[in-house]
Amino acid sequence: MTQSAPTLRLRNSLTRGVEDVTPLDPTNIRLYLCGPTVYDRAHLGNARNVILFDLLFRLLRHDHGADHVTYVRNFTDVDDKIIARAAESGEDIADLTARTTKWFLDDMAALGTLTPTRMPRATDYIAQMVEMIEGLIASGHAYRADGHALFSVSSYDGYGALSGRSTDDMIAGARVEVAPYKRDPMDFVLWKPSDEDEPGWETSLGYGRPGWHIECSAMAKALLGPSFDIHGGGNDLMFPHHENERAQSCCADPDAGFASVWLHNEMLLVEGRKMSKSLGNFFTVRDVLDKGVPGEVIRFVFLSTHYSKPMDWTDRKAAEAVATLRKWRSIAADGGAPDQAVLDALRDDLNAPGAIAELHRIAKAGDGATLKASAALLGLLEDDMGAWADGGDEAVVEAVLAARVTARADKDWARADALRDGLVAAGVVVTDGKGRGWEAGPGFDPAKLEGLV
RNA sequence: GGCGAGUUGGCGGAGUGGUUACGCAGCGGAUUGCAAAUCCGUGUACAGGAGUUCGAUUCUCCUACUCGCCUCCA
Repeated sequence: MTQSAPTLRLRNSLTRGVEDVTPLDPTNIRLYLCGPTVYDRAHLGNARNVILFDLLFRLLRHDHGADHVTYVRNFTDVDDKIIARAAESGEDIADLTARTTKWFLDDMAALGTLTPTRMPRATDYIAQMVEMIEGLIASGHAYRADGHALFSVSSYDGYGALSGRSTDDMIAGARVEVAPYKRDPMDFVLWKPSDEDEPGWETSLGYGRPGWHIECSAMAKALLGPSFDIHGGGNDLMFPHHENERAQSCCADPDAGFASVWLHNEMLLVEGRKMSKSLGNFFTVRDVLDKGVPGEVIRFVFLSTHYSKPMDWTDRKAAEAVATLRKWRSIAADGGAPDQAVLDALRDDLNAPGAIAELHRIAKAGDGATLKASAALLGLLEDDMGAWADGGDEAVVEAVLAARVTARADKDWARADALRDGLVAAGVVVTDGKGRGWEAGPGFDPAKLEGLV
């Protein structure tokens, strides 16, 4: 569709540098994002790479055409954490994963993320996993021991290249799981036996279930092929998850190379610490939404820090985002085209903060059409995301405004000032001469206007 | 201990070998009945040290500090 699509540059974890991305197939650019293990609500940090990949997806669709990008984001619905959670609550595993999958989709939709092209569930790809494991065993990259199938790390010279560590270093750390059946302490599980009361599949490998990592290798291969363009996730997945995925896939298809670019985002912080379940300092996306922070505001805050840097979530940032988005929404108009500088910023390693700076420039110039079309690349100012910015209860506000106009015309300054103070107290920002003449500001509460007129 | 990322003005946060980031807040002005909103103007900040260079916040090295991974984690 495009004669010469613009060049995208990305930071590739594999080479540790920002480089031009050359699509393997310009008519079908393929992305894979490690999706959630479904056993609970997604916490706010989980949203960061979803929003990052949504931005990437939007940009690629713009530059190459919507039909020329395939974006896969999986659900891992078989995992020991799921088994443990179900055992705690007594809930059926299928019900648990279905419920939390729905939660994830709802929460990510609230953040204005596009639906990926494909959203495979791991349990639908057991056969592909088994096939891959059998192949690895046949080629000597994996072995069976004590009912398990294990990947042999020493069989792959490239092991450690992604995360930048040698197996010697890792063993020196002495934090690897030791198991008597492992030939090498670093070897990891591809398949493990299940008890009667654990989920399992009867396969050529015996009754059991997959280990972590193999599901992504199998689903990526099934849906994108043995090689594809961009693979990503949080940088805490780089080791061991992505290192192991890469080892499996590269050994299963030695000539393919798996992912060309590895895109990792930095962590979300809370009070300077990584937000994580093990630290117990996390709150969910739903918590924030329920607190009254619109999804669009969350998205704006996330995009205002480059993905390669840690980001602190603060109420102050959210408040600033609210003000900016309200202002932008008041001037946004249809019929524009994306601004070149915004596109340039995004193509340069997804520099969303730089793009936002350009949006400020466009807004200041009063070009509402260009603003809206450009913001759409970042998933901002979309029509279906803006309900939060509507004032609501307009009649009450309009009545007070009208009364104030009358009072001012009568030069009844005392009454005019009283009405003005009432508006301010109710969080109404009077914008004489602009738009409808007022906006909902911080703490907007029309109930406080009762009795003023 | 190993590996990696980072340290920019009051706050947030880009970027660059020599010229303005940008936003918020602040300050000055215009406007206003007084305000608000709006508009105009305003801030030489780049952790410390050494080096390369005509010139470094921007490249190299060292130091300090912060954070992450090495164990489930996005």
